[in-house]
Amino acid sequence: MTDSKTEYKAKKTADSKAACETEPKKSASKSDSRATSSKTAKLPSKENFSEWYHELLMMAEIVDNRYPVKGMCVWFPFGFAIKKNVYGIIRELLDPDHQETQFPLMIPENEFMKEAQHIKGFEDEVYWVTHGGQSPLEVKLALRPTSETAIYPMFKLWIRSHADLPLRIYQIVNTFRYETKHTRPLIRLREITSFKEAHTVHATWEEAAEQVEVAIQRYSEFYRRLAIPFLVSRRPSWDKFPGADYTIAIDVIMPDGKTLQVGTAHHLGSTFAKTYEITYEAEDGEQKLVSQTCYGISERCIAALISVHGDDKGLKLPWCVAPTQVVIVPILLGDKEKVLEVSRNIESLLAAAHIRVKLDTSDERPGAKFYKWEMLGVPIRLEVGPRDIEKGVVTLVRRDGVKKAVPMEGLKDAILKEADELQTALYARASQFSEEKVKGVVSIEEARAQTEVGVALVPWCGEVDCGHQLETQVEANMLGEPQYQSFTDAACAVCGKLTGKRTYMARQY
RNA sequence: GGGGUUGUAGGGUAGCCUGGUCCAUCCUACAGCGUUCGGGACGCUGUGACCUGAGUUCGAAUCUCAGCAACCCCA
Repeated sequence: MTDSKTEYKAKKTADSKAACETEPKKSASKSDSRATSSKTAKLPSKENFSEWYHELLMMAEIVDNRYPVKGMCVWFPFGFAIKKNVYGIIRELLDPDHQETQFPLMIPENEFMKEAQHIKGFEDEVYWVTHGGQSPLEVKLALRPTSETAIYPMFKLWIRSHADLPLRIYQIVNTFRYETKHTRPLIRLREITSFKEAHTVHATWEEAAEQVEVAIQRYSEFYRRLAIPFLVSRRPSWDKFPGADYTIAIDVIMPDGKTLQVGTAHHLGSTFAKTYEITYEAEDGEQKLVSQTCYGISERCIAALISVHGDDKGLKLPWCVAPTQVVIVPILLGDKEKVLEVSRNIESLLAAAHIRVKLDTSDERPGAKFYKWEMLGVPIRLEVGPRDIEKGVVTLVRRDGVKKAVPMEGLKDAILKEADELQTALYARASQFSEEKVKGVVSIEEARAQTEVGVALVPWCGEVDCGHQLETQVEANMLGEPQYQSFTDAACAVCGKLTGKRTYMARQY
């Protein structure tokens, strides 16, 4: 059963590999038809991040950006499998106290237009459905850019008394935004295919504030499992979610030093409760407005996953989300039947232990298979050849380069141990990079220099005027105040007033 | 929001400036057969493309305009 799948994969891989042959390569390919390895498709170096990223999406079969509508792309089966595993973690983290639901894609204009602040934030990027067949619609329908205005009218119907609270739901759906800037696969899309949005309703503002905290903790755990380091900050007032009291955001530092917002949690206060008249009867019999939160993660988390861990050879997937965790490459020399038999036995053994294993029996030579599976980020590769069998071992190679002979005896446990160490190594490497990219600075000049290469931590008194000044003069965006940290007093980089506050600044995706 | 570059087989390209030599070059990929297989194999035989629309012209991959799409830089 593995065989047919493997063959399919092999085919696909070769195909997309070719799809992404690159500049430097090309010249090599022209030189001589007899040239060998030098002409095979390679990724551009990760140093050239933008190019690397685009090529990798194709070569590692994540998404196909050739779909003929701007800002919309197709998930390859392999990319979809990664996504499924990643979102499985989100579900696992939310399911204990959230209920998964699904709301309609279309929102009637009258509901959508109710909340003024919210509209202001989104009106220029909404797709409108204006016709049914040939007939113009009486009420235009918005394709959700996010679902507050779809969900909250229903909340009004669902919530009657304090006994209905707290209410916590989430959905994983596609959303649409008419982006006018340049779109980027997985990062800036017109169709976000996998927006996980949670919406909660509480009796008090304080309870909602606690929920925002819980959300950030869950997201933190999520990114820890993906071995992705991140920054948590409170967005400045001018950059919060339209209609929110405040916004806490999670950012990841990308290889080029720019940051990617990969999660947000918003305290909505009673803004939407007022607009949509969401009230509950309190214990004392009084009708009160609810307090709400919402928090979301999109497929940008996949962009972060790919970018943070990947290298010049391709993807590097954490064990927990790799569609294939172990690949077995048989070295077909000498007694081929014996090699295959041993390989199949190992495959069964690992599959029985619920390890996602694949035996690659395709026609390619072993070296070609090594490169292929490295591109796809498979955490562990086992090489089984006559020499290994003779010694009662298999050759185990981790995606981070560690290579060793492992006794056949106790193989499963050895693999799980290596998987564990690989996870630790991935996280350590990513953390070191991330920490090196954040630097404390004291002046605008320093901040400008630092944001060229990474994230600057700048003293900021918290005044809006100073904030705008900072963004203008540093020529970078303010991510906001770091959470869970305290600082000694320093002079605000703009007005010079002493302050214990800091803000992250960076160039953002 | 502003500017720039680009669009030729599944992918990458040559040809475009100076229209005809192009039923379009080369590499890769794909299919079949054979020999191979401890880090990207080789031979033979095949398959496959001028983004869309309008215009100029005797003639357009090539020139003009528009659309669609992609990438890069700046705000």
